[in-house]
Amino acid sequence: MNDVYVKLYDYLQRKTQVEKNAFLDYCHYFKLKTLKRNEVLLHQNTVCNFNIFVNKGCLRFYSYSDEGKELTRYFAFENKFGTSLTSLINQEPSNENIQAVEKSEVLIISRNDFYHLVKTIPEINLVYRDILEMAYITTTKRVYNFQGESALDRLKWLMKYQPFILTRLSNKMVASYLGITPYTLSRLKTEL
Amino acid sequence: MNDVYVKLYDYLQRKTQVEKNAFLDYCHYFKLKTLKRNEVLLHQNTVCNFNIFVNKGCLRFYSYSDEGKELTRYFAFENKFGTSLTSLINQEPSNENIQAVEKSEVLIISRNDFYHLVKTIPEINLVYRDILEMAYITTTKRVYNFQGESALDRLKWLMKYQPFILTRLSNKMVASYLGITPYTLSRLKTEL
DNA sequence: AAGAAGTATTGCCCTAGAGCAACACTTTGA
DNA sequence: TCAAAGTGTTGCTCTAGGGCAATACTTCTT
Repeated sequence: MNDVYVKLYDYLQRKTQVEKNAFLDYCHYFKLKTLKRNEVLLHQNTVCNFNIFVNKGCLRFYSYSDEGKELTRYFAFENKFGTSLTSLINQEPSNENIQAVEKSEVLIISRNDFYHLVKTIPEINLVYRDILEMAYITTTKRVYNFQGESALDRLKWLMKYQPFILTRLSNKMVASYLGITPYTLSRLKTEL
Repeated sequence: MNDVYVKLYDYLQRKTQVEKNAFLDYCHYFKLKTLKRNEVLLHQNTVCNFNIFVNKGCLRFYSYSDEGKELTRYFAFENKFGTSLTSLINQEPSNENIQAVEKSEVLIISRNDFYHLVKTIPEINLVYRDILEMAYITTTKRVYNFQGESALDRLKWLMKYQPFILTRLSNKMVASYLGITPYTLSRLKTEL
């Protein structure tokens, strides 16, 4: 198997039983793309018509508040899927930007091909369901965090459950993920 | 068709094409239950093993923050599905309570039966996908609201997109949904 | 019909976190 | 290799929203 697809295959294998031969038949729908640091894959106000699997590096999904603050929704590291789901699903202009935080290598599948696989390959149907369920669960957890926890508690939560976000990314990015300013983040770190 | 299932049938019909005869075959998995005002359907720390369709009334899904504040995640009005999805999916104790806000009438399907239908009836598979997608979209929107908008802006957003929440429910409930205190909500209303 | 319990409003004061400015430190790029 | 741009820290001040207490108003309950 082409090296490029090893991580995707392993990912699918972890989620469900995929037939190796079947995988070899459809994996060509995923096209390799390398991204420079800070390269933008999707600009907001553009309709998102692809889904992304990260082989290497890290993507960031963010938008802008009414006052122009950057709000980060999600970081996709190696072995994760990511897309502007709302735009992908509704085919309306995305309010999100997708940007490579580091030099990255990704596999991109078009919306049409992706939903074709979801419809025709039961394992991919299951994987998509899993993606949606997990995305829903983490997003819900995040809502509860914002609704009921202080910035310090959100930071502690992040340290416990997603420490790589803290170790691998700049303060500025972490702050925009936590919904606080870099000043506050800097101060909070001294309170840990 | 039994009156009790008319709303569910219409709901499915709106989402996809369901075969009436097939529907009559599987609708008996959904059991009718009537709930008194304030009756609790699921207590937190209990594993949720059912999915709910609301025929009449309104359910509230909420949990408690570390300091004991009530945090409301979702209100399910007529013709909506609702469950403690995180618990249902992972079969771990729920951190949510489900409570009838008003006298309500609901259809309940067990987890096993539900996933059985998802697996065997393509239309239900599609409906479940739709439920997950929509739940994800609104939850994501909510994260962005909390992350980047003021309480006043969140209130305005609510008035625009979910006005029935404001008109039909008490201030206290609305406040716990917006992540603010009833005091603040009361004050904000004068600023509109 | 009357007391009890819950809900809404408002005044007062307090706190978490924002915003700005200054400075030190890194990284980047020609 | 050296300027330029970005990043992190910290002092000072400000503001949105929280918390409490008092009062008015509803709504349950019996």
